[in-house]
Amino acid sequence: MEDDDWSEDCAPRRVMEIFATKWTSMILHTLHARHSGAARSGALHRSLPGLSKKMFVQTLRDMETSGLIERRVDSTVPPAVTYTLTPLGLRFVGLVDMVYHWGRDNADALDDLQPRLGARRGRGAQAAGPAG
Amino acid sequence: MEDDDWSEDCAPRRVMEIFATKWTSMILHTLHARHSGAARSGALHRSLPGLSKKMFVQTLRDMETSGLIERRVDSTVPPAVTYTLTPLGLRFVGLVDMVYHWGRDNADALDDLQPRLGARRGRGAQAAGPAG
DNA sequence: CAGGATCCTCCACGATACTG
DNA sequence: CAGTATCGTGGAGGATCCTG
Repeated sequence: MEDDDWSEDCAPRRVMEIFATKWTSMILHTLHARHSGAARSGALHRSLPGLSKKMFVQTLRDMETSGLIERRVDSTVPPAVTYTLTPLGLRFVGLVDMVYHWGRDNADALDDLQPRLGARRGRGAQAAGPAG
Repeated sequence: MEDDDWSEDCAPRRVMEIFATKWTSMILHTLHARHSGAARSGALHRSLPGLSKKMFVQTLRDMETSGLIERRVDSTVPPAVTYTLTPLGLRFVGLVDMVYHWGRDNADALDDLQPRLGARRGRGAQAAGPAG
C-alpha cells in the first residue's frame, strides 16, 4: 500500500462498499457455497436466517443493478424466480470467501475481541419472535 | 464452509462486525502502514481524509475497548496522546490488508460494478468544504 | 493538542399488511 | 411463491461549540 492514493475513492474504500450493506456478502457466499451459483428466491432466503424479507429483496435488487447477480423470472403461477451469480459476482465471491476463511482460521482472535459496550447482538430478527 | 454453522454469531458474521464501523479498518491499516503501529492522535487523524473528529475519537474508543489499540496519554500541556496497535490489533491488520490488497488486484472488477442508483459518494466530508 | 457534549440528518433494517 | 408499500427504530456519521 505504501504511498498509494488514500483519497475518497481509492480501491480500499471502494471494496468496503461491498460490505456496507450487511447482507450482500452473505448472499454472495450462500448463493455460491450452498446453491452452486443459482437458487430460487425462497430457498435462498431460507438459507439466510435473520434476514428480513424486505432487506432480502432490496439487497437482491441492488446486487442485480450492480451486476453481481442475474434475475430470471419464470412467469407462471405461482411465479418462480431464480437468482444466478454473474461472472462479476463470482469474482467478489472470491473476496468474501477469503474474508470468511480468515474468520475461521482466526476464531481465537475473534474470541479475544472485547465486545464494545453497547454491542448489539442481532436485536430482534424473527429468531425469538413470539407466536403471532 | 460446507455445512458450517450459519447461525447468528458464526465466524463470518463476526468478522464482518469489524467492518461494520466504516473507519475501523482504515484506522487499523493506516496506523500500521503509515505510522508503523504507533501514532499521535493528530497525525493519525490527518492521514485519514474525510474522517470527522467525532467519528475519529468514537472509533478509537471502540477499538480501545475491543483491544485492538492501546491509548497512552502523556499528561502534559498540551497533551500528547499516542495510539498503538496491540498484538490483537495487528492480527486484524492482516485481514484488512488482505482485503485492501484484493481491491488493488481487482480494480477492474471494482470498475465493472454498476453504481447503485442512489449511491452516494461521500456526500459532504470536508473535502469540498469552504474556507472558514 | 486532544476530546467531550449536543443537535441533526440519513439510511439500513425490521415488522406488518397487502397484491397477483 | 415472489414481491411491493408503508411505517417505525436505531445508530452511524457530520457539524458545531466548548473544555482543559
